Amino acid sequence: MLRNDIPVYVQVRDQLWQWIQEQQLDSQARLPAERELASRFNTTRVTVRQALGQLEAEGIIFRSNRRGWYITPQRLIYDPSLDIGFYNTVTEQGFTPSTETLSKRLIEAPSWLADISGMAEGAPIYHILRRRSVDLRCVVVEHNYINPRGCPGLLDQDTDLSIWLLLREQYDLVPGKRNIEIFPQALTGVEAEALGVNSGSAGLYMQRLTLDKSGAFLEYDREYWIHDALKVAVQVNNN
Amino acid sequence: MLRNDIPVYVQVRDQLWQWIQEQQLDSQARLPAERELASRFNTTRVTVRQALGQLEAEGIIFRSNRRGWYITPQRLIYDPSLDIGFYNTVTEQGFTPSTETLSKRLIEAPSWLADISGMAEGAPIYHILRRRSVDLRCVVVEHNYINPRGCPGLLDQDTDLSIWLLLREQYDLVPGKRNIEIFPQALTGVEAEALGVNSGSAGLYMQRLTLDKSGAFLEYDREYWIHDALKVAVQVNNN
DNA sequence: AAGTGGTCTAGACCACGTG
DNA sequence: ACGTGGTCTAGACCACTTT
Repeated sequence: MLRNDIPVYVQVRDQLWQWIQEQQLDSQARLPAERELASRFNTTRVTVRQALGQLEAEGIIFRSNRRGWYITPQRLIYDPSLDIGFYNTVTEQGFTPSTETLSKRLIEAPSWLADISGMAEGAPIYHILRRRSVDLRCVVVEHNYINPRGCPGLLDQDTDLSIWLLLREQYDLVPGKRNIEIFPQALTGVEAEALGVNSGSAGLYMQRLTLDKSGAFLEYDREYWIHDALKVAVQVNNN
Repeated sequence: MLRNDIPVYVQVRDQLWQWIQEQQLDSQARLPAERELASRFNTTRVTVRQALGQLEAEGIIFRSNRRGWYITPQRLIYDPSLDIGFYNTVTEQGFTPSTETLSKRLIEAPSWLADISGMAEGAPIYHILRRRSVDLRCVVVEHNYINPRGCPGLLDQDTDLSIWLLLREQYDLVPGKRNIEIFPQALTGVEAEALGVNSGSAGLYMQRLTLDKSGAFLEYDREYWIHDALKVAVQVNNN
C-alpha cells in the first residue's frame, strides 16, 4: 500500500483528505484523535501531526486549544476598502458574528502613531481593542486608533458593533482617502493569546490608515486575522 | 538557565533571534547547521527544527531546499492596483529582479475561466506562466490569461518584462475596472515545485480580474507568492 | 479520572546539494 | 564523499479539557 517515492505524511494527508470528503464532514466537525489516526494509518503520532499540519496550512482543518482538530468553515469574504462593517459582512454571508470589546481607553499618541497619522506625539487618541468571532470561532483581533476630534464621547457608545457606522450616523464622519497594507504574518504574543491559538500560527496582518474628506487623520487600525478565516476582495477603478 | 514554564523550543527561538541580532546577520546570510544548533542549545534536532519553524513562520528566516536556513530579505512592497510592473517595482526598492517565462501558449478557455471572464468556453486565450525572483530568490509564480482580441502576436514578444507595459505601449490597451482577491494559502503541487519550496509552505494567493475601459474582459491572473516576500499596499479613494 | 493535544528525547535512514 | 536538511520511529511526560 505504501509507496516509497512519496513521503508517508503526504500519503496520510491524502487519505485523510479523502476520508473527510467521504464522510462529508461539515464545517466545525471534529476529527478522530491523533492516536486513533496514528494506529489507523499504522504510523506514529509525529507523522500524523505532520499530515495534520499540512491540512492546517492548506486551510482545510484547524485546531482548537487541546480539544482537537476540526473542519475549517468557509472563508469570510471581506472588502477593507468599504465600511459595511463586520456585523453586516458576516451576516450577509450566512454566518453568525460576535464581538467583544477587550479594552477602550483614551491614550496619548505614541511616536510610531504620530509618525503615521501626522498627529503630535502625546496627543489624545481613542484606542479600542476588540476580538471578533464568526460562528463562535475567534477570527480577528483589531486595534482601532481614532482621532477624537469630531467624535467626542465615542468611548461611551457601544463599540461591539461597527465603529464606522457610529462615526457616520452619530458624528457624520465619512472616510476619504485610504491606505491599506496587507501581508502574511505569524500570530504571536498578545494577539495569539487573545485568539486562543499557538504563538507562531499563520495569520494575516492588515492595517488601514483613513483620512477624512479634507485629508485630516481620521482612523488607523491594525487587524490580526487567523490565516484561514478570510478572503480579501477589493474593487479598484483605474483612471 | 532553562525555565519550566516556557517551552524549550520557544527559548531556543528567542536565543536564536538574539544571536542573529548580535551577529548582525545580513539578508540571505546562512545559519549554522541544525545539528550544530542542537548541540549548542543542548537539545535535539526535532526541538531545534520547531524553533526554526517558528522563525520561519514569523518571516525572519527561510529555508532553501536542503542547503540550509537563511535570513529573510526585506519584504517587497507591491501595489496590485497599479501597473508599475514587477521589474520597476523591484528595482525601485533596491533589489534585483529576474523573470523566467516557463510557458506561453494559446489555449482554449476552460469552463472556470469562461465563468470568470464572461468569454465563451473554448474561446482562444493566451496563457503565460512565469516565475519571478528577487535577488535570485524565487518569490512568485504567476499565471496570466489574456484576451487575444486587441493584442495579436503577443506571445511573439519578450514576456520576461512587464506584460502591462507591452499591452499599453504596443497595443494601446489600458486597464479599467479591476477585481482583486487576496488570501493566505499554502503552496502545493506545481506552484510549490516551481518555487523550490516544500509542499504545504505558507504562501499568499492573489488574483486579479481586469476589464478594459469599455468593460470587456482584458486579463486575469493568479499569483502564488512566498509568504514572507511581499507586503501588499493599496490606495483607495472613497467617494 | 480519562482523554486530548503539546512538547520532548535519542536515536535512525534517506535524498539531495556542494565540494 | 560528505554534509545538509527531510523524514520517521517508539516511546515519554505534561497541561489542559472533557466527562
